[in-house]
Amino acid sequence: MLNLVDRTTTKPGCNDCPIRERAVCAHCESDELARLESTKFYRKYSAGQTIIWAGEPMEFVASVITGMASLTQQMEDGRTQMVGMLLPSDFLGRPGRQTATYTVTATSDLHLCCFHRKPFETLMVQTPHLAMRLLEMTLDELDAARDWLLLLGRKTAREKIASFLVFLARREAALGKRQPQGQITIGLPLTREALADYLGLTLETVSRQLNGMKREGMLQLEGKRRVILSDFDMMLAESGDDGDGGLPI
Amino acid sequence: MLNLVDRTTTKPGCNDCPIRERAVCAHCESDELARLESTKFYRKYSAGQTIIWAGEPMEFVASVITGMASLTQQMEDGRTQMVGMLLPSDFLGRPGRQTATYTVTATSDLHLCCFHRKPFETLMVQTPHLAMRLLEMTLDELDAARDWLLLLGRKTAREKIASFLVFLARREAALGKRQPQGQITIGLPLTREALADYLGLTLETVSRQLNGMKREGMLQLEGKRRVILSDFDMMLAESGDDGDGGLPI
DNA sequence: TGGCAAGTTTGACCTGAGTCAATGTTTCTG
DNA sequence: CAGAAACATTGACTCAGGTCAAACTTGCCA
Repeated sequence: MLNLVDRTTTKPGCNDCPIRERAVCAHCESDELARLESTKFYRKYSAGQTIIWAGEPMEFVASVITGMASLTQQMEDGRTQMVGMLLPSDFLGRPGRQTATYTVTATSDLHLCCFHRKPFETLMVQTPHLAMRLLEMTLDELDAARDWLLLLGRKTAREKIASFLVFLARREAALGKRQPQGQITIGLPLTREALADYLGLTLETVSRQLNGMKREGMLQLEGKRRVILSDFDMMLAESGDDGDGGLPI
Repeated sequence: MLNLVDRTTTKPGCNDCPIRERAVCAHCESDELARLESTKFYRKYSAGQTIIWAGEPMEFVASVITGMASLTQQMEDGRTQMVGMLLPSDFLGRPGRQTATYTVTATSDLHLCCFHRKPFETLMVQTPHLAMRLLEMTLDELDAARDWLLLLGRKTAREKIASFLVFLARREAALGKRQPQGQITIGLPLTREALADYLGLTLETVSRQLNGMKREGMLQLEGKRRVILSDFDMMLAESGDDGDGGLPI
């Protein structure tokens, strides 16, 4: 969610990251955060592993290096709704809060770059720039949540799926993965169930819609975790969005 | 949404507010904001009036003194989803952004206490405390949006209505309106249609659910804009929430 | 290398909430 | 105070997406 540096200022390397070829390790690219170097550590989780349960103490903040994680909320009878998605360069943790509000789960293999919460908070108070940046990021996050409200409240199952694929395609494009004109390949780091929890659907409906779109030639399913869009603009039209939320890729 | 002062530090008055008896005028109670006194102005809107349209330039930030406003998002075919609700003491506006992202409408008669955006932003850069407070408020807002995601994605029509009534009852309690034990009266500053747009339902479903609950003795409808809950805890149980989101009132 | 578990697809059926339409009730306004 | 406009209720009907159940893939690991 929270991305500690502007994407525009991406620098080449982060020499002691376990993954040298990683896309982005936001933490390491921020000059202010260099001062926390000594308290930095790395964590690795495998798909399906829970990182923190809602209500548990949360003693670190982190940045996603590779993989994907989700924040979920559960009702007593087990109904589950994903309320946040963490992709590479996203930030995990809420400064000033010592317990987690949501359950955080790795939905694919995941690498985190972590700082202990206390020194991070101290640094934040000392460097107004960092607080301003965090505010900006939180506001972006809030805007994303508001688009998500529209998706959950008013879109049809098909529009939900299309919106999600458009979102993922844009996200990959924004992180610099250039695609051949026309066809776009998307990595889907989610099971059908997790996808359903994201979209407020059942996993059966997700499967039916995805295979329906395949039958109509809008996309190809390559294995379970890869989708190839035949035509981005057609998918965008299908999503119900007007398209000015981002560039046409 | 954004509440510029801690509710716990509420001070008595705000002498040049048009509404002397108002509940809270957050702006006036913040010491930092006293420095913006000269650029402060007031605005009054009547129910149904639109304050800003999405995409329009937004030259001020404001605090709600009385009444209610909504942020809404619309799809091309007219489907509408409310994505934010502004109640007394909430903050309107996004520092750093010059155009409005969402349409803001007064859903009841409304009084705003406004500052021009530029001087407000300057002050924010100069006073880290204000930026930190704004960050904290935005994070609370984000948490609220996430509860809303669960509501839209996973709750039934009845649970949605119950959740909303519980939310309003708590909100009124938090703002200091003590209620007789047992029965709780709630002001409903929304039409059935606005309520439907908040909950991701149609206005017919809202009407049916509300009258259904009335028939079952869970609440009384006094006119169109007032609801009396017979039993808060029963309503809470109906909402599907586990109840630790706030005090039992 | 084969067997099992996790994940996925597909089918048949059902139901909660949407749609369309008519009627009732307030509340403005001239 | 009448008439209209806005808002709300109610009914009949439909259908998108949920539920339950069975079969099919895939990949893991023993």
